[in-house]
Amino acid sequence: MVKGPTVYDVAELAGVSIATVSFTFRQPHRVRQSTREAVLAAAQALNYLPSGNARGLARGRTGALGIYSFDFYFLDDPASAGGAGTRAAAPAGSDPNADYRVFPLYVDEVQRGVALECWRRGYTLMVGGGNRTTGRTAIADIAGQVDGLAVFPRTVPVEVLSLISRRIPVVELSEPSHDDSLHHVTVDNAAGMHALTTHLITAHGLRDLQFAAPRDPWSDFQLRFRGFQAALAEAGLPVPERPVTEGDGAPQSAEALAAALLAGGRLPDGIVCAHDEYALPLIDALLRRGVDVPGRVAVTGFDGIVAGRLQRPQLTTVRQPMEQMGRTAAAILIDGFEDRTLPPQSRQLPVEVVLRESCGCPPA
Amino acid sequence: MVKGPTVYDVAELAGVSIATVSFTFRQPHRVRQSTREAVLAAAQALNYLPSGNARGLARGRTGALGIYSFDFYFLDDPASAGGAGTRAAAPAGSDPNADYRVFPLYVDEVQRGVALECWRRGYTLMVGGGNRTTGRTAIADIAGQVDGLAVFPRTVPVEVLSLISRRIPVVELSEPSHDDSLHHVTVDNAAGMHALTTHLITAHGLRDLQFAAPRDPWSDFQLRFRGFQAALAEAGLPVPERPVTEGDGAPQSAEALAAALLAGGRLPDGIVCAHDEYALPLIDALLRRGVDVPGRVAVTGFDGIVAGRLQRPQLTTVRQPMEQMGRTAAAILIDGFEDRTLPPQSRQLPVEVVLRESCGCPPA
DNA sequence: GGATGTTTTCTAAGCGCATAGAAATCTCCG
DNA sequence: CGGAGATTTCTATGCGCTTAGAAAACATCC
Repeated sequence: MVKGPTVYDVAELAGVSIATVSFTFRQPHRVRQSTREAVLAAAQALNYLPSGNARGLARGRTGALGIYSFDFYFLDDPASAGGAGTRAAAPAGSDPNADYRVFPLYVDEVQRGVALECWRRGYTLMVGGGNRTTGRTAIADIAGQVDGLAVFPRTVPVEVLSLISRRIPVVELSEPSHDDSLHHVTVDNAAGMHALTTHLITAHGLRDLQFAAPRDPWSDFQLRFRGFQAALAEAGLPVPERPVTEGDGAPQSAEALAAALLAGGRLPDGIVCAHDEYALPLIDALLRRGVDVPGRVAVTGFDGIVAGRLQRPQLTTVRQPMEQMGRTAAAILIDGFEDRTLPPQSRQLPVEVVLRESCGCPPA
Repeated sequence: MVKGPTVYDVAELAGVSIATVSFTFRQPHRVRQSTREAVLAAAQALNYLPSGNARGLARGRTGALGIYSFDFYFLDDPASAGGAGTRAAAPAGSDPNADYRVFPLYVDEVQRGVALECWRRGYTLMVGGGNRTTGRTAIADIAGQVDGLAVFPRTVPVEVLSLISRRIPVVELSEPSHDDSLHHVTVDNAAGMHALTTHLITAHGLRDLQFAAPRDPWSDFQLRFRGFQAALAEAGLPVPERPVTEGDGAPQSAEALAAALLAGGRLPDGIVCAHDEYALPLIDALLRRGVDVPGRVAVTGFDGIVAGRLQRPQLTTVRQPMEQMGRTAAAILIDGFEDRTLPPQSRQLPVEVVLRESCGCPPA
């Protein structure tokens, strides 16, 4: 566990040069059978393990892709940090689905897609994320060790990304192309939300709809809002000028929104949420206040995360092809790395409306 | 995207030596403010991005942990491979929960724990898995690039692991210690299965129980079987000598098992499965044949994967603290790397019986 | 001003492997 | 047996960065 043997050691023991040792592993056909065996025997005897870093440095490639995620600070639970302790049992009466509210989320499923494609093509995947605690932005560390990088939007400043993209291909996940040097994989946010909204209007006869979203003007959310507006306009219904928000619009603020809507006596027929992570706690909050969902008010989401199926009522949503997005991203990166002349790709994938209970449809 | 600038370029532009450039990034306090700014400006101007490989090589550490998973061959779906295509819509009438049968599974949740702990401690995570298609065993590639390695049992020959463990700490997940040089993180398989079996006997009055497991004598499964046997023995009930199996015991063979049990007219009161992944398709198979679960026969699992909650009836199981296992593994690796004198750790975590519908308990 | 102590910067030597291109060895035939 | 050609092995260098230890620059004080 200290400092392993190197090619030099193996070469010496086998009585050959280091080049021959290297060839034995990289281009076996160029080495005579007998010497190959000798080298392998020596390697075996010494417990030789090649250094990936040295190889990567010498060859100019690493065989790994990277993915950079959000800062998980909101998931950090010092109590369950690795080490001796065991996580304390959940407090009695706590939501038994609580676990699934934090995993797997949207990013996890996309990441899985990337992992699968990496696996198919013989690459490994390096995972990292922002960390406001340690203060380190691992992005550069990762970028320096991979042949391609997938990033979720708004996790890394654009300048940094375009800097990195001069060295290795970079694909941005779920953000429309900014006409820059990055690759993009997106979904049809507007069309999906349009279809969902139209369903609420035509199938359930809802007239008074509101769109709930974080204040944060994430462009994906904006596009969804546009789709929402368009559907209302087409149906000749009044079109809200902006989403309703309370607090910062983070999932935790769904509670505040529910309270505000009830207090203001302006509860609509339906609340179309910018994403599932907001819809789920909102439903909780409404139910807790005695508001029937979907009886009194329908609530819908966007993304199609697992927790939406565990919710009661089950969440009506628009499902993104998350795994496929990840696979596509990885494929673009690998192709882009292997053929440096490829221009920036921008691929948009279709979404699918998933009708479940929370809009008034029958259970699945 | 071709070949980026190096420390040499930055040094030249800033009018200093490469050492100063390096210091500017690694030990800023050792560089005069003015020169530091000059270097940073030069780096900025050149779009300098440090090479992780070179750094890893020079420093003898990479700041990354690795995790090696199973071969995902059974998940490979050429149709959805990255690239132009989009996955075809699921065939009509297919199980709407099918997606959740493959993700997230046990390994995914453990891996997430590792990722979280890595994130906490400022490490990145490198993910890889066997791949019988490309034939490459990526294990050595990964091992050469990380400071510590977590592996799932039976994914890598023990010799290889102990070889690797001479260089970097290695922790084996969910396998009892073999008294070797590896670290281990396990759970109390026997106790968990014992508790579950006892529940079936005392709470539901079941007398005729069978244990269904893959033929593959994975030691975790064996320990669970022992717990099962012990519980029966203590209750004075007949103790099966071996698990029942049909085919190879893979999840797909649950169908065959159901058929065989029915054909043989030897359907027990309860079928205790070695893990959830087997219990779920078994329940499907039984229901499809008109057997009431849990009315006619109770079925239980082990692991506590997400799909068990989506199953109808919901699956009674023994939940492993998967995230915690991952965090613990990562913590061991990091500690072990930072202090090479630490002896092999072996940590066992408790499990929890989760009573749901498939054993006859009321829904959650 | 010069001696002494501190900072700051530089020189030089790796880290472990890959791979051109040269050198050595082997094969095959006339 | 000699030599052309093919095969195998070696020499030499570079990949980009870190970091001792030396050198230089600066600060302080008598």
